[in-house]
Formats: sequence, C-alpha cells, structure tokens
Amino acid sequence: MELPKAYNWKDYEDDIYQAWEDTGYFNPDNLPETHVEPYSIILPPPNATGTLHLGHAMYVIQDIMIRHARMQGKKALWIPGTDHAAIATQSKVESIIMKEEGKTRHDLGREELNNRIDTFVEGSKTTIRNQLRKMGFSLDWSREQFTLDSKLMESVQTMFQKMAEDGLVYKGDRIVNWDPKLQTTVANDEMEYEEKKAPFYYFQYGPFEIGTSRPETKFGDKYVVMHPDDKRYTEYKHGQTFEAEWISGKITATVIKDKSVDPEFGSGVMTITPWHDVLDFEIAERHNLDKEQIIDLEGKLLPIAGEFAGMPIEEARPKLVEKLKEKGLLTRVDEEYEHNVNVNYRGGGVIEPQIMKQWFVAVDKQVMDWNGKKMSLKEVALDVVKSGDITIVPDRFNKTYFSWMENLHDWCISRQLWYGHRIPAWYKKDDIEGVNPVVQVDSPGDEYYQDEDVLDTWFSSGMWTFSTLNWIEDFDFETGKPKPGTDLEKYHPTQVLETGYDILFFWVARMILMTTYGMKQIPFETVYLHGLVRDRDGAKMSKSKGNGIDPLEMSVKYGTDAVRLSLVIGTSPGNDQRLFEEKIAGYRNFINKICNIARFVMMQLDEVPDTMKGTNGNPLPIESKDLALADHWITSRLHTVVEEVNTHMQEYRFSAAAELAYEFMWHEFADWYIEINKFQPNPALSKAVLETSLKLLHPFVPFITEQLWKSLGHEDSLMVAKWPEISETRNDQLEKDFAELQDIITQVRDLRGQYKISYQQEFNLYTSSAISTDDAKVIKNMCKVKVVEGEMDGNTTDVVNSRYKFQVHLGDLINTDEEKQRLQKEIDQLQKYVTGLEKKLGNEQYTSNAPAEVVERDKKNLIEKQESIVTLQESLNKLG
RNA sequence: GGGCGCUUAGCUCAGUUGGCUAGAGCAUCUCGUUUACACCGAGGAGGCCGAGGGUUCGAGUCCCCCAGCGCCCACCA
Repeated sequence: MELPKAYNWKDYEDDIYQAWEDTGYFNPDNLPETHVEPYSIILPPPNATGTLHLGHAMYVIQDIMIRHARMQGKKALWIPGTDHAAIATQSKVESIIMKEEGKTRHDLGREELNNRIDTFVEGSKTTIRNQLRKMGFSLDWSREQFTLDSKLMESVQTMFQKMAEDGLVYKGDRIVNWDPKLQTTVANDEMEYEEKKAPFYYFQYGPFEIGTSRPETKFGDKYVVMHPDDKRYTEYKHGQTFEAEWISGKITATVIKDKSVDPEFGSGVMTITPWHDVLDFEIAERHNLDKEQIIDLEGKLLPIAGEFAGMPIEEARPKLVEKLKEKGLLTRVDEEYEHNVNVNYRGGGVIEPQIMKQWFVAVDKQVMDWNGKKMSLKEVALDVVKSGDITIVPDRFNKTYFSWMENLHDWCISRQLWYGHRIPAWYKKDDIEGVNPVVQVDSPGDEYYQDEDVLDTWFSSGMWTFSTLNWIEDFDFETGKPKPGTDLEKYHPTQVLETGYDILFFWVARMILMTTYGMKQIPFETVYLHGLVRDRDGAKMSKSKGNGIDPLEMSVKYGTDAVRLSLVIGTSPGNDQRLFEEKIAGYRNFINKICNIARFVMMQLDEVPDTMKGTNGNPLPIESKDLALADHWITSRLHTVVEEVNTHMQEYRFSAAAELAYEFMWHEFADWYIEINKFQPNPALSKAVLETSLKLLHPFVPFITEQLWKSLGHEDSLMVAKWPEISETRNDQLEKDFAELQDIITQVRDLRGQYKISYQQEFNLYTSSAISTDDAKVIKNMCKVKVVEGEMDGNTTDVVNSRYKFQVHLGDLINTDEEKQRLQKEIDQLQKYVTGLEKKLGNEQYTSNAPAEVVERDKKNLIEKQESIVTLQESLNKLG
C-alpha cells in the first residue's frame, strides 16, 4: 500500500476505529480462544453533564493497560458508562431552564423536571460516547452502563435495603450542611472554603464578653462555654446560672465547661448555637443541652427573632448589631477579621448548618464478617489496604487514605433532590414526620408514600465495579458469592482502578466500603492515581479562565495518537502535569516519523524478491550467520528494549515504557539502522524490527500502528497480535561493538567537519589494526570517506570479536594550533577522569564492598582511558 | 494545627533496589536538502540535581534541618 509522505490522521482515524468495532474484539467474548485469563477495568463514569475535558483524556492510561493486556492474550474487558451525578446535573438543567424559560423546578414539578433532565442526559451521553471513540478507547460498548438504568437502580435500592437490614443504614437527627440555595444537604467533602473578611463583634453577655461573626444566630443563646482549665473563670462553676441583658430583654444563662473551647481565642468564652453550628451541636450533645432552630431552610430568620423574623440573614445582621449597640451591649468590633465561609462546590450557596432527619451509613458498627472476625465498614476498608490486598500507586497515598478513613464519621447519604436514586423507604400516609419507615424496593401498598429524598451519588458510584457486572442478578445472596460462569464471577475483583488523586476520598474510599460489604470482595487490586492536567503556568484548566485545551480540537489538529502520547510521556503517577500545544506538536512529529520509517521499509521490500521479505509474525532471524554487525546490533537492541518495556509496563511506569519505545524507534532504528540499510539492506530484518516496534507502541499510539500493520499486509488487527515477550538473545558485547563503531563514525564526521572537507572530496582513512570489510563499508558510507584497504593487515576479521584501534592520518589538512588545543583539552579531561578512577580503585573499602562487576567495569574503563591518553599524547607530540 | 508533594539545562519534565563522566523533548547555535521523513539529518553550547548538615567506599537517589512554591485535611465561637 502506498503511504503519503506526511501522515494525515484525518483520513484514517475514524475508519480505523470503525474497523476495530467491526472486529468485535472490544468485547472479550469475541476474542480468540487463546485469550483465557480475565482482565478487567471499569471506566470511572464521567458525569452526564455535557462534554468531556482534558482530564477525561487521561483515560488513555486505562486504554494502554487494556490494550496491553489484550495483546498479552488476556480476556480484556473495559466497561464504559456515565454517572447521573444527581446534584451537578440537576442544578445544571435547572439553571438552563431558569435562563431560557425563567422557571424553577417547583414550576415544573418533579416528573416534568426529571423528563427534562433525562432528555439533557441523553444528549450528553451521545456526545460523551463520540468523544471516547475519538480518543481511540477500546471500550466494550455492548456492556455500556448508566447509573440510573433500571438494573442499576434496583441494585442501588437493594443495597440500601440490605444495609438497612444489617443496621448499617439508619435515619437520625443530625446536623447537616444545608445549602439554602439548592435546597439540599451537602456532604462534608463537597464543600469548599472561601476566605472572607467580615467584622467580628464583641458583646457583653452578663459578666462575660463574647465574640462572634454571626450575631444573627444569637437569639436563642442561653449557654456560655469556656475551657475547664481557664484560670480567668475559675469562679464560675459548670452548671451555674446567671442573669444577662440580651437582645429582647433579660434571660437566664447557664455556664458550661468544655475542653473544645480554645482559651486563646477572643475572650475564651463563647455562646453556642447548636442548631446551626457543627461544633456547638457536639457540645450540646455532650452536655444534653437544648437546641433551638433560628434560621429556616430558606436562610431566613424564624419567629424567635422577634422583629427580625422573616429577614434573610445578610439583612438582619447589621440591624441587629445596631440594636445591640443602642442597648450598650456592643463592646468592640474587629473589622479586619478573616474567616472561612463554607460554600457548596457544586455551584450552590453559602452553607447553613441545620439539624434535620437524614439517612446515614454507620461506618463503625461491627456487623461484617471479614476474615472470620466481626468488623465495621471502616475497619474492613482499613484492613484491605493495610494487608496489601489493595495496592495504591503511588504508595504515598496510603497515608492519606488511612488518615481520612480513620477520621471518617457516619456518612450522610440522603439528598433533597429530585433527580437520582430515590430512597426506598416507605411511610404510612399518616406518618407525616416520617419516623417509622418500611425499607424495601417496591411499595408496600397504597397506604404508603415514598421518602422524597434521593441518595448521594457516591452511594451508587461506590457500587460501580460490581453493579456494572450485573450484581443484582448474578450475585447469590444465600452463599455470598457470585454465581458460577457469570461475568461477575470472572471479572470481579477488577484489576485496576485508574483515576485522579483528587477523588481518592470522594470515590475510591467509598468503593472500598461498598464493595467489601456488597460483594465480600475487594473492588480492585490496584489503584493507580494520575495527576491533574494543568496549563503551561501550572493553573487548573477551566472554562471560565479560558485556558483549557480541548482534547478533541487537539486531536483534529495533531492527531489522536499525538495527544495520547503527550498525556503519557513525561508524567508520573500522582503528580500534576502541564500540557501545552508545542508538546503535542512534538509528538505529532514522531507519529510522522513512524509513518516514514514504515514507508522506507516497504519501499525496500518492494525492491527484493518475495522470498527475502520474511513472513508475517515470524520471530526475528537473529540466528543467521550472515548478518552484518548492524543487523546483530539492532536485533540485540530490540530485545533489550522489549525486555525493559515489559518491566516498565509491569511496574506501571507507562511514561518510561513509551519513552523507551519512542527513543528506540527514532534514534536507533531510524537514525542508525535504516541509514546503514541504505547501502547494506536487510529488508526482512527491517520489517521484523518494524513490526515488533509497532506492537510495543500500539497501546500508546493505536491508530498509526494499526494503519501500518495493515499496510504491511496483516489481515487481523494489531489489537490481538502477540505482545513481544522477553527474549534470551540479547547480546551486550554486540551492543558494545556497535557503540564503538558509532563512536568511530562520530569521530570521523567530526574531523571532516573540522577541516571543512566536503562530501565530494575524499580523504583517506587508515586504521591501525584490522577492521572488517563490513564495518569499513559502514564507515565509508556513513561518513562519505574513502577507506584505504591496502593498509589493513589483509584479511577481514570476525566482526563480532574484533577490536579496533582507530587512527586518522590527515596529513597536510591539519591546522596545528587548533588541533593542539583540542587535543590538550581532551587529554586534560581524560586525565581528570583517570585520576578520579585511580583514587576510587585505590580505595580498598571500595574494591571489597562494591559489586564485583562494578569494580571490573571501572578497571576496564581505567585501562581504556589510559590508552586513549597515550594515543592522544602521541598525536600531540607529532604536531610538535 | 496535622499531612503530602515539588524544587534537576532557558522552558516542560524523566531519573526504578544508592553504582558507568546526570538524561529527554522543546527552544537556541553551527553545518547539511544523497528520492523514508524539513513534521528531516549530523553536531555544539547549556546543570555546585533549592541551601546546609549527616550516613556510605560511593548520594540527584537514604536520614536530619532550613527556605520557596503548590496541594489535602482539620479548625476558625
């Protein structure tokens, strides 16, 4: 097949992807029978909120692992899917509706809103599917999943029911993070802090001075709390009461002593508002104090606030301060106070803690059977990582995982949204408070109504590795094991979870909790955490900043393969990377290089009889005795590279693996071997080396390698070609011999350049000892010099074992001053090195403690360099 | 307050269990278009591996300490 000089990915990529899909190999059921051992990865589902960004392009790591496993003859399964992302999706659609129609969700009603969201989500899913295809991901589309599909819906609700039966899910009064804007609770880790400057007020409260940045919560305060050891307040005893003039007249307040108060902060005394502050809530729980609601769910003050009732807090605050000031209770104000405001990171409002009835997962209740012990969810989650059943790459995240898991509190899983998995709890219609639920998937009857809330989206995502493998049907709840012969049995636990480190807590930790409970298995053997993709200045990419790089735009401009390589090379797990266009362009050049290498090889093949072309899939013809040094060398190098790439792949060092294959292909195969092939052709070997290189590169750059594979006449896809295995035939001596030859060539070229000898001129080259005719030919052609054979000692020697001494007689061409300087500099450098080596070798501790081969190498090195110095010194002397 | 990471060539970054005279890409400079490729080839210059201590025959790599940058968690009445 004829290939163009420059590779035009646009002409190939879509067709190649279509051809892959046509083979059916993305589905492991269709793989040849030789593929036996299961290997599975579940794609972390992108949110169905629109389009994919560059972060999602990091899925390429998973494609590399899957393609690698598939070529290794495993039954490789990679399941795609999308997440309904309840709060993110609902608020996105709500804001669209508000913008376009000026309506709220309450105007539409629950059913209509969900219909609108479904339509939106369908559109997103189509876009996402196309984007994933465009990136060349070998996903099994026949097993595609969506977190709200009916089977998954049933799985989630069944899980809820099971957990409720085991007492792991309960309903309770808890202080929760309430978002008055989106009208929902927010998980702790869904909040972010915004630093704000706000006045900090000090008020007289009975005999105490108290400080607050939130005076509007103080209406119901009737406790003052201080540290038990605070010497300033020893005269006040725990439980003692006192009278105080406050907002609406005299009140009776109680002294509480609690260690959670920091005596250094403010006056060391504070009043508490248990209903609207997490810490205050805990103090109130400890001492059994009354709790009173001050602010409603809309963020407005309740009747307890008297004349301020009904006001939003921002409005009430200054007015209340004014009133207290008039009463003479305001003692001072700190205008420069900086504090953090909690904000819903999903684009919601300022969080107002509230006490509400919510559903929780109990993480400390010991009801799980694990390794013959009763353990809690938390204990199991800690155990599986501590015991090494789950490995986190890079391992420094173990520490982060442990500290997070150890501090985990019961997890609030109910959300006041309309979109998502509705909680399968049912109340009698007269049970308005919702205190006696029946928990089951289906409605117990007409006299019941269902809980209004939906589940936190991490509850369903936490089940992702097994819910996507048809857990609801294929898990035998009687035996606690997957049914034999099912996907669930074959592919679970999955091999790897590959995701960004930013959701280690959000997601990875919850998957471990949910899976050890639901499957009695770990969800995955290895967690590979990649870094975040940033712009060239290290800033996070975001739409609002406009510094984002659209992966698809880059794919069109430089080809998908180039984008994929740029995301892999030069990166390491857990560390952020900076990506910019020039980097992608650099890899585009490499893709073009591969294409041209193949073109050269094919042109060469066309010029030789078919019998010399080698046959498809044959092992390298390394055994042949007729090979020239270059042939031996490239073969040996290839084996070395294969071995090292394999090690890198095994150790999850994808950057190193890709870089090595890249280096070999370009700077060894193309720059040296192919150059030599121009006058010493070996098309069969060229082809074999090319094919093995294509295999090594395929997981990284699947499109170009597949295209060339087909061009080389292969029927079946490169996807299922046999991955190159480690070979015994590498030969270090050969590699060294060739390195010497390279060195000679470099020297000669250098001299030729130095004395301005043009290609047309000839200059004679004498070697001081025998050199094989093959090598002489290589030198002659690579350097464009004439090799005078008459000066050799007659016969060619065995190329493999010959040693060279090399000397160039340049006669009149030499510019003595320059040459003297050059030689002297070189001698000085070498002398320095030799002195260092001698000192090293003179040290007995070194010679006896260092590995023998290292010492040996140093000794050999020393002799060589000493010889070089002598030679150089001779040359210098000759110049006078 | 607790924890983690980064600091290596002008820029972006690799560097595995300590062991060849510390690497790559881009940028730069010199030379070169002989039909695989100018999205190219040959070569050069450019580094007290953040500072300071320590362990070791030997440290970019391990330990301690410091500095700058970044991130996570907790707290902020």
